[in-house]
Amino acid sequence: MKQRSSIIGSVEALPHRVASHLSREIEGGDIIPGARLPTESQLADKFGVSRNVVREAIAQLRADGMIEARQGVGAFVMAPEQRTAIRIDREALKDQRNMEHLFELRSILETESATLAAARCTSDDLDAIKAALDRMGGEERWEDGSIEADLLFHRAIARATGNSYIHTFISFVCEQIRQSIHYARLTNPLHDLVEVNVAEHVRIYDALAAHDPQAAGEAMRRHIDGAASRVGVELTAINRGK
Amino acid sequence: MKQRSSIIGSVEALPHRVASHLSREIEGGDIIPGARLPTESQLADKFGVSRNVVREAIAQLRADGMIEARQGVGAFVMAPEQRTAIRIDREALKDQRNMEHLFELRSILETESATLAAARCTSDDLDAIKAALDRMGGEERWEDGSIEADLLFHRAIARATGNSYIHTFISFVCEQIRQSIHYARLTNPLHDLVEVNVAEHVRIYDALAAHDPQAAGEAMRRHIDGAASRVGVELTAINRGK
DNA sequence: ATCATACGGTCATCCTACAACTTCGCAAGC
DNA sequence: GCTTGCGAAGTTGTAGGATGACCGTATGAT
Repeated sequence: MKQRSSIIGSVEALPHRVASHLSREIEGGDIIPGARLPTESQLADKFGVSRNVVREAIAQLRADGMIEARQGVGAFVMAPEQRTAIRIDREALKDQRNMEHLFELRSILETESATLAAARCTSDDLDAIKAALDRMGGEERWEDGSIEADLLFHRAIARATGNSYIHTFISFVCEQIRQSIHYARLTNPLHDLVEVNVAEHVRIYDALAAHDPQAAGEAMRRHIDGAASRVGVELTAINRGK
Repeated sequence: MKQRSSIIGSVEALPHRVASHLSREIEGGDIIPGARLPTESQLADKFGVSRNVVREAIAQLRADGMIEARQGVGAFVMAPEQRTAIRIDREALKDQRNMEHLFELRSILETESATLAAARCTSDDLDAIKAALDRMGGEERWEDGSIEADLLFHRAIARATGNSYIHTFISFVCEQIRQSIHYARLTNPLHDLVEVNVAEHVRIYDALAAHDPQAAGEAMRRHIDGAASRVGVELTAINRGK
């Protein structure tokens, strides 16, 4: 295979690189919605790859509803409103302000999740939540698995709402935050803060077990605020205005 | 080109059909997380398509974090928790119960969105919200564009929170609901209900303009409840337990 | 037993060719 | 003049084969 000169340098696979490049061009407004993309051949030439690679890249963007391809005509970029998928740019989360916004969203979702769960959870749900809590405060307290248990705890609560979309959205947001924190090497909190963390979880569980929606919501909100501040993010107290 | 016999019948493009088929197999648990998929060649034979088509399908699933391909080894399905994208199955929304859940999620997001917006919105934000409101109650009241204006209204509020993730999530959820309703031919509400709809929007706007977070949240929550019932979805009143 | 190497399997990329489809222009017919 | 039909050109969709890169394992020499 002859060596081709690519205008983009990275370690990622070629199709992903092309997709990211196109995605950034679209997000950045270089190509306005409704406009036609260059032909596949032109893109292949431009990026120094084969048409196959371009097609795989476009397949990804098409799956997100970012562009639409019409046979015999061309590929067109769609309005950002009608995307069929949500994807969060990991790079953007390096910005502290974005991280703050993500935590704010999480606070909203999780607070209401706890509220609903308190009203609806079954004893099976409570068992699952308790199991995660035990793993967190038990022998795995200082292990790496404790953050896994943390995730399990929150997802078990979300599942207890009986609403699969809430579960999906919360899982997604939590996972994004987890990976960002892991990436930022902030994965080793001080030990005394771990104790605080566990205590907060216990309070949430108690409220859920007591089927007290308001207390559960309150405890969860305080927990998310605390978790945020523990990684250096301060949430404005405006939300949940009451 | 010789005619190939495909085991899946539809009008969609081949890669999308293959991707959907694999996706369903994974979601349905036919292939457990961690397991390896058949090789690209095997899949190509199984579906009666070329390897290129299979690769495009896999490219889509890979972009969602649903499967991970390792060169020289194979493609593996990932745990559903660590998806890098949220995608909502349009088919599943035909189920009234799922629709109810989606509305519940929307209620949570939008109520808090209005609360935050009331506290943070600038005069520019208010202008944008007002513009959408005028389009809704104005000459386009009976037109098809009124639902577009409706969306604009809600997205303008979400934007006024200053939190891009809230804006993204709300846009996404609203768009899913809109398309589902449109698909279900429920797009022609009774005229007197339209009047109610406009009145609810006005109340929201007034609360925002008065910078009253609590009133804005309340008005929004009632509006979403009303909008849900207007399309035949009843939300349980448990949420926002107070 | 240990280590280096060869080998087969698999994904990654490239290439070419053709099919299906759309658009546009042009010419024949009304 | 206007419509209609048709064909050329361009674009995406699909097929199929070839080669490179990479991994895991078996083989064989030390």
